[in-house]
Amino acid sequence: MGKFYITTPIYYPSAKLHIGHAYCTTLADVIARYHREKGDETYFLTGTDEHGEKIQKNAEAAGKTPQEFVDEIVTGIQKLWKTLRISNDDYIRTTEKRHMDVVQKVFTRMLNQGDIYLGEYEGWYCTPCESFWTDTQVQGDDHLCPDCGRPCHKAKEEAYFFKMSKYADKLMDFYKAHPNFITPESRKNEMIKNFLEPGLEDLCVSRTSFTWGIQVKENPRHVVYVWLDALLNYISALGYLSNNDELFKKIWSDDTYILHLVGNDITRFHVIYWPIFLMALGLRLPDKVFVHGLLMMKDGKMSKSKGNVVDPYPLIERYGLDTVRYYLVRETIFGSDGTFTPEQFVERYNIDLANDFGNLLNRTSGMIFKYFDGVIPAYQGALTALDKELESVGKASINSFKTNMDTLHVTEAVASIFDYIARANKYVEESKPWALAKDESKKDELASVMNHLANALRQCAIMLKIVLLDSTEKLFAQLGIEKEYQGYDSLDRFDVLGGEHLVKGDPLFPRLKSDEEIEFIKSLMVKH
RNA sequence: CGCAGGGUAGAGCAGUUGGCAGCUCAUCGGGCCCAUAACCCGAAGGUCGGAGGUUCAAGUCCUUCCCCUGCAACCA
Repeated sequence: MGKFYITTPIYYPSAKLHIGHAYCTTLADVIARYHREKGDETYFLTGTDEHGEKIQKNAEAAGKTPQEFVDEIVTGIQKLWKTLRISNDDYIRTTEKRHMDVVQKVFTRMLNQGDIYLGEYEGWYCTPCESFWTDTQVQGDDHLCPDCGRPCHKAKEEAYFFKMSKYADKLMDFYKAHPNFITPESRKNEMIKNFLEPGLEDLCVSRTSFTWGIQVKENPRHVVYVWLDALLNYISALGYLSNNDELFKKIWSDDTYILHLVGNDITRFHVIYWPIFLMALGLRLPDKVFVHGLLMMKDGKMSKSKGNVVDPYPLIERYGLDTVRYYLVRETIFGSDGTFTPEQFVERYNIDLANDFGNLLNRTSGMIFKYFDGVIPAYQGALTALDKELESVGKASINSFKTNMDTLHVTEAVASIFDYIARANKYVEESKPWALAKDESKKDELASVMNHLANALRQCAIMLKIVLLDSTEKLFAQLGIEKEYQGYDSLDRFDVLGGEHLVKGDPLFPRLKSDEEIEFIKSLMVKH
């Protein structure tokens, strides 16, 4: 039992979210639920990063004020999280006063202690686009704007910079002292080779080219650079530098395990700039930044222009929340990129949820009704070699589940539950209850088989309930399992069931007709 | 010669320290009858991107080449 703080990235509401965003947040939710089940004092934060030039421009294009524009999108995002039953404890918006105050205070402090200084930013400027570009962004010898293709010219503007160079060595020392700070390790190498070894440049932390941001108090012409603004959400949400910083003191403390989940596109900001900002503020650093893969579409990254975006709502509506949550945690190895295909989505449902898991409950329940009038027989120990083996598979599965969850191998953790389910299905074949039922002298053996099956289902449901919210509850209800045996306290026990009255219920996951459903999902992906 | 990751059975992927090439699905054959056309067993299917090298032994180590995908610092 300890304290656990988990965050998702705060998403950028420049357009509607798709299933790729849902992926990261759902994983965070599963991890958060696991820690709560374990008894850890858990705090789970998500939110939105609402400033920046792109939002200002998109809002103008839509004929709205930036605030109206983000309000609308944020409402949609919050609705999506509600639909996915994301169990976040707070939702931080960078346009909230509680956040903006913190950013201004931090900026002032950094300025006063000499970490931020006023300098000049030089880059390639495209006048029509009103944008600065870097050497690598402009194209060709004529330095063409990557946006509009017109030539850019060198330009300078006044800007504030953060002295990253001052902290670079300290950051390397921190990496060395905390080898597990960045996961997977390849991301760390990428950062070190690309940014730290060549020498960390000072970061420009203010802008004058647009106004939709948090104003620099000391120099109102400037707004704070989006990342200095955004990253601070992880502590502003806890009440850092506010009148009531109790939560901050409790959560951002040395005895809390602090985990940031991020996509690989924002790794740099979380493993270089964020730790350095924290160092400058004299605060502890997170325990781990976990870089997850992106959920890709067959033809590359999900994007609106490619018309390969999948909206999660119709999927949830048609297949249920649990199916979508299960797909998201199961289909991609947590940490590497995955691919969304309609075929895999339907397959995952039919094979794992319908055939293996749902069907195991259905056949078990059918037999308990048939042979024991719907009452789970009492535990008599591991009566046969088959019972014994099932128990040992169960124990192994539980251990593997816990170990994998503790090390953030979510996909593997879930897979180990399904190993147990598969073994239980096999156990039915091998113990042949239908044959035992014909032999009065085998009544005890038959009872033991039923008890073991019911208990295996109970254990699997306890593990699965961090992913499958509705169907595990239905399973407990159908088996008549009491609340006290639905938690981790009794997870590894085999002797708790006996005397429960089953309730007849519908199959948890009715089998889908693959072809029809694949067609349906494809129709959702068509560009419109 | 920017940096990083990847190319293994029809599809999607595992393969730690070099030691008979594995998993899931699909395919084919069989079994069972408790169950959701489900479940269980068995079989077929790969010159591990190309070429060269080290070794008794290479998917694994070295060299070189080809192809894909990210990142490349002020777009998040």
